[in-house]
Amino acid sequence: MSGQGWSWMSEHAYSFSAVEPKWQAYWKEKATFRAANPGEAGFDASRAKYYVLDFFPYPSGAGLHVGHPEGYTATDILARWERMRGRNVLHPMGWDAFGLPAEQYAVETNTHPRITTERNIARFREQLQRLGFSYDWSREISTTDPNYYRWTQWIFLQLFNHYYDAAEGKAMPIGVLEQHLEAERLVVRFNGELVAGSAIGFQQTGGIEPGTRFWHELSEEERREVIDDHRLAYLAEVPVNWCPALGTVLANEEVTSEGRSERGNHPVFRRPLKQWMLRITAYADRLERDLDPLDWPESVKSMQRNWIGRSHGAEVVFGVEGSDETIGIFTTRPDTLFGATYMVLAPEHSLVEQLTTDGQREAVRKYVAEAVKKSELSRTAEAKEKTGVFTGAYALNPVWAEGEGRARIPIWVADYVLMGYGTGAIMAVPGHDTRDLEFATQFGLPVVQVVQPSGGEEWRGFVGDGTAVNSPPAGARAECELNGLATPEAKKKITGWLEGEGLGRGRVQYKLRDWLFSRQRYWGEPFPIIHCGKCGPVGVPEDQLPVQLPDLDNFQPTAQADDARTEPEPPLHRAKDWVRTTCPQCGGEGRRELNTMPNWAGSCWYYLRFCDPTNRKAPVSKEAEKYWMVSHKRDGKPHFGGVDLYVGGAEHAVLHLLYARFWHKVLFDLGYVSTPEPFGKLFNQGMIRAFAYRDARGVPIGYDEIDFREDGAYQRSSGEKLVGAVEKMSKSLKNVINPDDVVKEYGADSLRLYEMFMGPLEASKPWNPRDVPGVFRFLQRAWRLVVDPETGQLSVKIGAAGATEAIEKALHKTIKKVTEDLAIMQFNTAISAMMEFVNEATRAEAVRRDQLERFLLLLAPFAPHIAEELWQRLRGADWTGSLAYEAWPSFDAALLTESEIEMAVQVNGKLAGTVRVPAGANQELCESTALRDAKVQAKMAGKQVRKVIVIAGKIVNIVVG
RNA sequence: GCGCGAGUGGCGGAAUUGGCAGACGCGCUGGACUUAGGAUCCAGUGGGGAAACCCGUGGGGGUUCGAGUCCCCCCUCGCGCACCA
Repeated sequence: MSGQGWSWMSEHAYSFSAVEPKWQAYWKEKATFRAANPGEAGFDASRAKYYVLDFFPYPSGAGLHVGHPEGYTATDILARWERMRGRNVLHPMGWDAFGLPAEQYAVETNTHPRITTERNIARFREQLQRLGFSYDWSREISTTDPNYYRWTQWIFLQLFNHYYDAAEGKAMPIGVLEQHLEAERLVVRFNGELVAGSAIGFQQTGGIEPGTRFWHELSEEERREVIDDHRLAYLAEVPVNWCPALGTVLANEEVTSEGRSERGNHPVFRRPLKQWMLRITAYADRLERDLDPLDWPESVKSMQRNWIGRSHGAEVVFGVEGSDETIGIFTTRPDTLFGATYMVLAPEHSLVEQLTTDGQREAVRKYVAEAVKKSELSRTAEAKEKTGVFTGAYALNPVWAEGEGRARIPIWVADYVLMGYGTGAIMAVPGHDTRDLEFATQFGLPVVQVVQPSGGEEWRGFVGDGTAVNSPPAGARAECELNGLATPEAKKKITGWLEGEGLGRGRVQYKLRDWLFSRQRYWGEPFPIIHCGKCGPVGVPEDQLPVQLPDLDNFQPTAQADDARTEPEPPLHRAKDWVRTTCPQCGGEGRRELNTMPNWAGSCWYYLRFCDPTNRKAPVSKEAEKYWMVSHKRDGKPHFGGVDLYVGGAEHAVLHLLYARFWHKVLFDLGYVSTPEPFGKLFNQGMIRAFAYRDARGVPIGYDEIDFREDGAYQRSSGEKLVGAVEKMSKSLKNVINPDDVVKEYGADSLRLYEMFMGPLEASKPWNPRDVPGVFRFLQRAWRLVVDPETGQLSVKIGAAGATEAIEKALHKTIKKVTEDLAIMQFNTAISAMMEFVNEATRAEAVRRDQLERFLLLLAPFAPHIAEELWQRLRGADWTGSLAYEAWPSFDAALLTESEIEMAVQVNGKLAGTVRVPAGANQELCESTALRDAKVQAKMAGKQVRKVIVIAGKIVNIVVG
């Protein structure tokens, strides 16, 4: 079946294949959806703005998937609707086109990724345009365009040139930090941390904390290191999954549980490598706090909170027996300090080597070597059994009085303690921590009780709040007593005591780690960084941006022997002439950074670029940013974030949205953007799934090999009955629906309508090909309402003699419903309301032209092509152009009130019948009318009325007995 | 294990602050128009029953005149996190 092929059909019937290309060409030619910027011709500053944005796609080789148009249709409907309501609408589209698939394809076929990327973009653009989305295509951007990524690099330089000032609570120029250090308002602690100079030397112990260094004591190089270590973009040695055979670093997900690469099954080594990091942890607090006012799905907010993982506790310093060393630990339960019976260091902890006694050295060395080799994934995935080894050393718990034997606890090494969280060391309280208890049980370590559960539960393994006991036990001497205190009070008391003694401090700890920002890849943004032997990493001057990605003819990573010690050589090392350059600072020899940025980089700020996509002087002009990004809620109050509505799948709930928020906050601190948040309202569309059919062996069978009969699906070749189940669409399950096919068979308007009609936008729902004709038929009926399919003239019903009041009433009801549903994004029920109207109008003998006109305006955002066509035909000589900016119809509430209403009558809570009463009927009238009803009387026959509940206009319930 | 969300006809899904469960669409049944129909139009369609009626929103309890909706317990499915001290 195809739109053109119905020979039986009248030539004047609804033909999407004629209508849709016509209007797409019209919109393009007239630039109907071009949005003017402030200062441009045609810009109307008196209109409020509406910025509605889709998660821009990665243009894959496979083309559009039916999942894409789901969100895109929703945003398009709203964009069209808001235009009709008089707002200036910013509705752009672009491409997140750097990334691995294009590069892998390049490696396999030796095609330049730029070529494949351009090809894929062209295909995507064509497919999207065929769906009639009202994007302002003049704003199209691609993250791979040097005119775009020059500003991605520019933002990176801002990160490089700023630090997070803890006192100010915001990013400040790195020069300010230098001034603070010079003036010794800040000094460097032994661990590199910066603290206020005034705090040093005033501690009750007198004297300066050992290891404290002042700016004037530092060499040139040391000073540079201190500065570099505090930039928002900095280089650090971090453990990565290094696969020498593939010549690249792998993400955790790309490593198997056996510690081998998923692709090729090569060995992967955990090793420290110098990588670019972004200091997102400095913003952890603000990223968490600012979630509250956002109009986002709670699930996404909670996932982000979870990811940031803020927890309150204390840092406590333990001594080491027979040594000057101390071990700092982080705990959320300082109230259980008396229950610490041993201590655990992460295998990577810097003190492991030093503390281990000769007798234990061999065992520890072996254990650490094993643990370090394992990937993080395999270390956490095999959580079944705890492993560890004793170092031979003992720690001293600071809460006990001097000479108290219980202060001495053994120090173990175990990989259940992670180096990446807290200090990489813990005090183990097996009495009240599940993991510690498991470990203690396994290795026969003592377990003591220090918390009494309030509900009389078993204390062993109790991790909740209770009352402190044995803290210290009777007869023992301790520096601080907690017995009898409720857990929160005990925490407070011990933390205060630790602070007073200089043995610890209250601390907020985050699970969030700094963002690993380097990739050993080709197809990404080059870093605007030059490495100089003398000056270290130096930023490329702004006027030399963009640092263009050099062309290569070989994208293959350099494969090495399976040797962990080989240095990675990203593909860019082959661009020898590009790599060698001069240091912008000293003019000496410099080498360009060989890594590229991860593909999250470009998507971190594209929403800003859409506001001003061709600006050559700045990522976005102040004016454009202020107009498009400063939002107001419906009640007029300023919105916390700029984009009015951001729609996409839930798969980016954490990373993309967190990274973009982070960049936005930095730009906010620097004064480049006006709002603290980028996206005021976020909406996640649900996943569209589809039936997948399998034969008896479980082999997936494609739709084109299936014979769909009344009683089920059968394989055509074998006649075997197949089992179907709704599953995620995937190539391997052979259940992928191609939107092109749907468009070919039913048209873009039907595809749009069907995707919106399937169910709530946020719900995951199955695609059912049999349901598509339903919405198609609706459009056909709408067509026949306007056009006589026999003659091609306007329907004879239009303007015919006959009453049209009922239609008018139905129309107002429809306007109300559609308007209200659009406001809350309930597209499915809005469509069913329009279907009801069309059904009623189809049945009517006469309908007025203005009534159909108003209906078409309602339909236009959903099915814009057919609406434009019918609008043109209906207006005839009055037609002046597209309906895209016609005013949205209004409804008269007075018309909606019925003069008489039907009310349900219940007897003992069960429906007994219905009665009709005048609209404003009072309780008495409702009651008497109900009691008089014959059916109702029959129900209550012979029984006494005990009580009558009347909700005027809704229901009467008669209680009898 | 922890967190979040969801269970309503043969199917997708509707149901204001608790107030006529099943809107709308698919499918199905019957009819009309037709050389024809996988088109269109009309009527019907939660289950049981000839009917009167009875039963029905995952299961069990509760609150209420009245519960898909509120409370408690349980089951199933989906998603996220998962040794974070």
